[in-house]
Amino acid sequence: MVKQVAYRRKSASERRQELIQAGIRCLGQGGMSGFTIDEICKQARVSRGLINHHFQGKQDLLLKIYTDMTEHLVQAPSGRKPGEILRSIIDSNFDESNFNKSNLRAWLSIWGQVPTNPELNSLHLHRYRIYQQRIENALMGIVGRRNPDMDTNSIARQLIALIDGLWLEYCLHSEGFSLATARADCYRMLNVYGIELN
Amino acid sequence: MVKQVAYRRKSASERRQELIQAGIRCLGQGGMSGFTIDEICKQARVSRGLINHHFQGKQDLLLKIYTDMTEHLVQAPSGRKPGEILRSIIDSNFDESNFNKSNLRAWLSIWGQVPTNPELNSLHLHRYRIYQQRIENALMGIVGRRNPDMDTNSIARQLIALIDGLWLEYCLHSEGFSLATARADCYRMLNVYGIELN
DNA sequence: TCTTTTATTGAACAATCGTACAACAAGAGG
DNA sequence: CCTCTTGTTGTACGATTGTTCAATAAAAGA
Repeated sequence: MVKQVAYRRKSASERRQELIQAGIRCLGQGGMSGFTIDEICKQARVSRGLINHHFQGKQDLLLKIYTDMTEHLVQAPSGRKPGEILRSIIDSNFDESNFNKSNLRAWLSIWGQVPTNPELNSLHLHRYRIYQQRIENALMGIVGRRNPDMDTNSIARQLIALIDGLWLEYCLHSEGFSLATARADCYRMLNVYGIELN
Repeated sequence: MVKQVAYRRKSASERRQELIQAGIRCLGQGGMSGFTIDEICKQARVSRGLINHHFQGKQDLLLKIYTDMTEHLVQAPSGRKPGEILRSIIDSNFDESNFNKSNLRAWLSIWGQVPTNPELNSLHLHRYRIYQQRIENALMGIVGRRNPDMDTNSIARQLIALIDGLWLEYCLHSEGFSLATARADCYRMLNVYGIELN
């Protein structure tokens, strides 16, 4: 008689990652209503009690999911020319791994929680400031001395709005969308202000 | 001894409107998690059973809320010049009654439901097509014969993305936002394509 | 005043939620 | 082979969910 193994143990970090991924999958499939202890554990092929062993609770898991998703989204481009940085930011927003329905749906669900979830809100504000700063710095690096009067803050805000708006539109009605056209829309918007991305 | 009146009766249509408004308020305050039978009835100062008397259920109420919000948003401008129509669409998106945090929050909550709620989804697709058509028609009316090669479909999509993106940004971090700058962003985007809004 | 209509109430219900916790066992170290 | 750590299970629990439905009473009509 062979010894039956009821379950396989995994290291804490590995299991935590699996739970995070399962949680993201739930958000992408069923929105915040599908983000349930039962559903997450079912996706992770794990028993109900495990989340509260590896995390402080459901809320804690959501926060960890948020940080994981942001890290996946923005891998800091280092030591390149401002134009390339700006282009890489736009491109990473519209590559297949980020710009897909499941991922956008997960983001949409999280955004819906930001206004009423204080911890998530402060986390989000922090990320947004870094994101906005990085874009604005790149913009200043491009137009720089040549056009010091340009309102880079306003342009950055507008670019972010366009990106998120395209995400939203694609998430709600994907007809006639493509990664290429979305990217092109962003490039064109910047060209209007005389910003070259070479 | 004066006869005590336990509650006041109202006409079906009046009460339904009150419940719809209460529901919108709940969405604006607590998102979809705050959209609860108990909470809605509490806001409407009404007992728990009443929603299922005036509506077919919670889902039905949500659909009625959606149609009510869209009617509030787009009152069709009739028989004017295309430029004025386009301007009025933009302006109504950024007037105080529509562009406030509670309303944007309610929209964000609804958007989060669209992908998994089939009935809501078809309702939303229908509204979107009308919305997109109206914008595209106005665009064609402006550029018309003068520039028949212009991709009005693409421009309409881009304008909608910018509007919704600005809504989203304002909802999640309202710092540095104003109705005037948001409007100006939209005007400028159209100017780029040589579209005048006089 | 009496009758009729129906808007409204509130309790009851099963289902599902997140969390707590005691019991179990996998796997490493001796 | 035994011990110890701790990853994992599964039940139990109270709270909350949406819906149903019989009972009540407000208000109009006769």
